[in-house]
Amino acid sequence: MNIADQIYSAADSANQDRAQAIRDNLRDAIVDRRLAPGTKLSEGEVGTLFDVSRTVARAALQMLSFEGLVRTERNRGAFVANPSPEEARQVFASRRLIEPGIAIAACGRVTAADVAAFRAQLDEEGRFIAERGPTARRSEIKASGDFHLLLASVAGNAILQRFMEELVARSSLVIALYGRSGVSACGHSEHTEIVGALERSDSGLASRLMLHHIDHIEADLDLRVRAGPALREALNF
Amino acid sequence: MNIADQIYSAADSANQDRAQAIRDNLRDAIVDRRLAPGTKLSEGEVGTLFDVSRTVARAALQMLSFEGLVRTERNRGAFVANPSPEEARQVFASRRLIEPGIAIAACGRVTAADVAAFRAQLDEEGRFIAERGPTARRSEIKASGDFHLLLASVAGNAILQRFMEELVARSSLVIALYGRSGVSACGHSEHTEIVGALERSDSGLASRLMLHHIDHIEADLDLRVRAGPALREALNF
DNA sequence: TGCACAAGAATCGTATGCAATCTTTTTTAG
DNA sequence: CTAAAAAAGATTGCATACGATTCTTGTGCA
Repeated sequence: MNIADQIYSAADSANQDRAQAIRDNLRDAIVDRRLAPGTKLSEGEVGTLFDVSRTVARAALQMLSFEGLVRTERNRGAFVANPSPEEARQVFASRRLIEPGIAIAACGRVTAADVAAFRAQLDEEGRFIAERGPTARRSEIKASGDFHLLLASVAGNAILQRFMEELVARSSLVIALYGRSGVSACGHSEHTEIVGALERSDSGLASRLMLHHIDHIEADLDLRVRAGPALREALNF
Repeated sequence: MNIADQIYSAADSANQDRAQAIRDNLRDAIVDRRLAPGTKLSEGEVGTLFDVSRTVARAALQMLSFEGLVRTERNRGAFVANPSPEEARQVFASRRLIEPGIAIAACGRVTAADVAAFRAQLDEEGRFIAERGPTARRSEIKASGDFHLLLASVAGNAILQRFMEELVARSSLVIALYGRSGVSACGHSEHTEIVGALERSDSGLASRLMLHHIDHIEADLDLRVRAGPALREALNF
């Protein structure tokens, strides 16, 4: 199911739409924080950058705005989203509601191949944690999100999978914005525990571990409103 | 102030985005089953129908495709979605995961004004149930969905609210396709009970009632694969 | 009659142009 | 010198144009 999924989605993105490819590119850039929140994404600029017309660039930006990664204002353009603390709370409240259920569903469907994929994923996470520097930290956030996406794909519900894609992407943005420290090592060990529960098909444990894991991630955020960002926001920076 | 002015200002107030207005219109039509599943939605036709260019019509169709109400195939066009039984199951699995949590959240935030809104909503549902005929049945399905959307708005999480909008819309489609009978009266009484639980802020009860309610809705569906729809699907009808 | 195939029509994907709106800079009055 | 007004420049919203792809229909051949 994993390999088939990968092939399918690869063929899909190659074949289907250039707008989709651009969206994926931009999404990665936003999630990796190469594009800072608030950055203006002009249609023309995106178009020339990817060598397409404004029409296609616009479609890509529209998709991102649906996912909540980009905020569009009429006659003003598109900007990388700058989630408020309240939005951040809602993102995590949503995850608390959905992900334990996903963990339970995954327990009932996980295969040996899936477990192998999880192990590979965990290894990759570990590598990024061992490294130092901002680039490694970005990759680490991304890898951590990919773990949750992998779990969602194993759960076998396409709708929830799409919801999770959105929530994970927005979480990455929130963590990059409000993250306090590197609780990542802790997150990594929790991921490992969750895989262990999956392997033993202990759905109750997997669900509980997931809930705690999300709590820990959110607890590492500093969601107090700060003067700096608010001022910037007010000045349209 | 003449007629032309009124028309202009009306168009202006609906200004926000013409594509959005068209999307809402089409969504209502799909949810109400005025547009049958599988119906082709050509960009040109939609455009002339709403008196806009293909560009705008295309944007509206893209939005609907994100919501899963429309399926687009490259170089072939957009069609009203024809959810498979498997998709239907996933829709309800998602709702089982999300809506009990929404009911709990709503319990903690419901105001007197909200309760009044719920009562009005229940009254409207009752009216449609009392009536007979296909038009009333459509309105009834829509009103039933609106109850769940109202609950989601009371819960106060914008992200979950959007997820619910999508799930309710897709549910309406599924019910119209696979619905067996009029379990609606039962559904109505269950809605009433849920509002009662809300009023008493009994979150545990509200959550349990919601879960049973979703189970009942799904139990009324006939999700066996039938030759008819499969054939139609194969013939691209 | 039935089937393969090709010309034509319809539709989609994308680029580009123009008007409306927003932003920035320059000008001008106090 | 400051602040408001106006003009210039940039960017978006939308419509339209054109090549590419798919669907339809009619024709020839077995």
